Amino acid sequence: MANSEDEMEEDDTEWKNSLVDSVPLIPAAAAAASALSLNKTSGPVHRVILHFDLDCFYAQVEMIRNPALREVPLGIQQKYIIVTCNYVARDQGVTKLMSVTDAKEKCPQLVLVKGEDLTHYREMSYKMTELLMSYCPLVERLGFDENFMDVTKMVESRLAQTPESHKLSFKGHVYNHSSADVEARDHPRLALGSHIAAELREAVRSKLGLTGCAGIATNKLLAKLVSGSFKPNQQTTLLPENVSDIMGCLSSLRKVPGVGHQTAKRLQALGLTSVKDLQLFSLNDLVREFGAASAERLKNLALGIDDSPVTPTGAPQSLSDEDSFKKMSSTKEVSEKIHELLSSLVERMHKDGRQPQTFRLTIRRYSATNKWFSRESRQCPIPSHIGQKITSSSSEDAVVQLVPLAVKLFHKMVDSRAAFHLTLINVCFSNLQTRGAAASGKGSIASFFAHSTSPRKTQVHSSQSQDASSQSGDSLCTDQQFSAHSVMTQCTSQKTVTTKSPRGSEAAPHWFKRKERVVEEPLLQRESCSTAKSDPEETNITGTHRLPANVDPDVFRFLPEEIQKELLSPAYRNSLPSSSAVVNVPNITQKKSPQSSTDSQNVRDTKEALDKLDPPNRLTTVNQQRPAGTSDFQGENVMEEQRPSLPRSSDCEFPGNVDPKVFSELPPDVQRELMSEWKQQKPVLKTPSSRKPAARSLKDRKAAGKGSQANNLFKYFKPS
DNA sequence: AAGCAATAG
DNA sequence: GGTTCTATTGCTT
Repeated sequence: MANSEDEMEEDDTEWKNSLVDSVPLIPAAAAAASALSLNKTSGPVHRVILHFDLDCFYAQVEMIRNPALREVPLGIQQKYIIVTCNYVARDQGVTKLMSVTDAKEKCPQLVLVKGEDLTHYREMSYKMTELLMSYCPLVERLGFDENFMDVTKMVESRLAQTPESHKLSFKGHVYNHSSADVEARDHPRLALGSHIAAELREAVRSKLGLTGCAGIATNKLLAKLVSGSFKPNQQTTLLPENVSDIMGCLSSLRKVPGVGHQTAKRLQALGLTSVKDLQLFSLNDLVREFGAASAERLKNLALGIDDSPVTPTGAPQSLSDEDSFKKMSSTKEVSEKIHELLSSLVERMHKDGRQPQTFRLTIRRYSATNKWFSRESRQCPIPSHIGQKITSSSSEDAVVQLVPLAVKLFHKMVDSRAAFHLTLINVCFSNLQTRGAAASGKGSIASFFAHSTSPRKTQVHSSQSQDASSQSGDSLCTDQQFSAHSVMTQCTSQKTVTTKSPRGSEAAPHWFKRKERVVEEPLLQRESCSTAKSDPEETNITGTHRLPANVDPDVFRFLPEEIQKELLSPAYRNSLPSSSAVVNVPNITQKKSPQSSTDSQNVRDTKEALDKLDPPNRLTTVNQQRPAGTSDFQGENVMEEQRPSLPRSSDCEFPGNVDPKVFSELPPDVQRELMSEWKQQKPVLKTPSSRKPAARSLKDRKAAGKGSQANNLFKYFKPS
């Protein structure tokens, strides 16, 4: 797109003027429309949205860690609950969220792996997101195992390249069709979307060893709903003419994503139970109950209309750790537990690299009257001298200082002179700032880098096209309302640096190291995104040593050895293939092999332990174990074969306009800070705390990525 | 900015 | 339903 400037505001007016009547005069919508939907001849066009949903995610991760588990019924246990299980176990009647006791009854041979520690799941989850992002930056996470992706641009670009009379087809299932009978020519974009989905699923399988489902549709709601049509490990596409079918098939309003328990109850109070009920219900009455915004959203959802954009998630905005238990009633226990939780949280925070500005303690208390009283929390700012310790070196120091802080918060909620009964404690860091932010406040570090630069960075906003479909009078089958949200995003291959970040705390380092040079699937390319190829540096990189994703090797060379080391350390490399980051040397604490003949004993042990529950379960059924020789996916192996060299699609690179020499002369401290900052650049913003008060519509705030107030150091590196 | 409710996996 | 262990967003103060 032509607009590659930092200031988008002015441009908006122009966009507006160029719009057709049927498109709402929302700047973002305008951008969206002109970005891709203005097919001079055919007018606006639908978005193509993918939804990915990994099959029994935790179980898959454990099976990768220990392939022997693939053949046995496997359940992932958190406390006394089976949170998920593999398909072998499902065949025997085990279901999600079944109690361990029930599960064992159904399936006595069930092998259990403790899953309270989410570390491995979280890591794999981010690898998945990163991998998707390497093809197209518009990826939004939903929990650990689901991702939305807006592939409209990719589709448009493929469409432009496909010869007039090319034989189109759908990959996978097509909802309510026999697939063969569908005329792909009628829905070329969705058809192409189904091919992209298939390719991405294959990439995920080959590179990460994970299988899952995908849904292909014109908005997030529909993509999510349709993705579960054929399970596991299959995909299905929803055509616009079948929208009312899929909505109508939902067994209750509760099944509509976005309608939770409370909303369902309120709807039921209005006499609404089915999706159809809501579709036909008076909007005015709905507004009376829910207010205009929610009412409209609800009604639209019932109709299969969802104009919400795929908002790139970026790095998490908070990190928390929690533990639940049957009973805790002494201050001593509480403070010990807080210490324990903080130790691991601080560790995670340290790896993240950002500095938390606020701390929150939350508890859940047991009460006779209320059975489970919901959570209560207290939060406070984190004195910066403590925050620094987290980021810098001394984790234990930080913990020691944070514990009293947490205990103080605890006493704000609980009068320890009286009896109390807690069932959960959670510790949370939020308001995460990049270190660059702090520095920028202080003094101008910026001047060190005033290094004029070639136009290394380009910014393109590929607005997300909202459902620019509309018209087609059938309200049930098409998304007709929309308001677009322009998201700044670049989909340009080369050194693309997004200089805006809403506030300092955007993407984290290892969470997203985009540019994981993805081995280009021949087909699945940044085709859509790429313009310029042949990045000399790419070849360099491979030869060099594997560097963290967005570290430019040229710059890397100039760094002090100490910093280089840090960058190569597992914390930074995280998801990168590396020899040092020997991803799991499995912590073998294993008692015996899962399928050994003593299994039944193990099972009995488990039962006994669960009966008591409170004492830490000793029986640990199986603790992950991966025989040293067993290599499967994951880590090196998988990644090793990865991306020799190729275009980086959405990569936020190490700033190209930083002079490496200047950089190398900075104090190590400052270098670190900058590296941390750079590692954290996010492709698009999500503008969290930087919301403009009121005025803007809900949705606009989200995506409208004018991160003009970015307080990260990037702004100091703009080409002059 | 704080605290909580709702939603989600 | 909640149970687990997270995480996000929006409402209210």
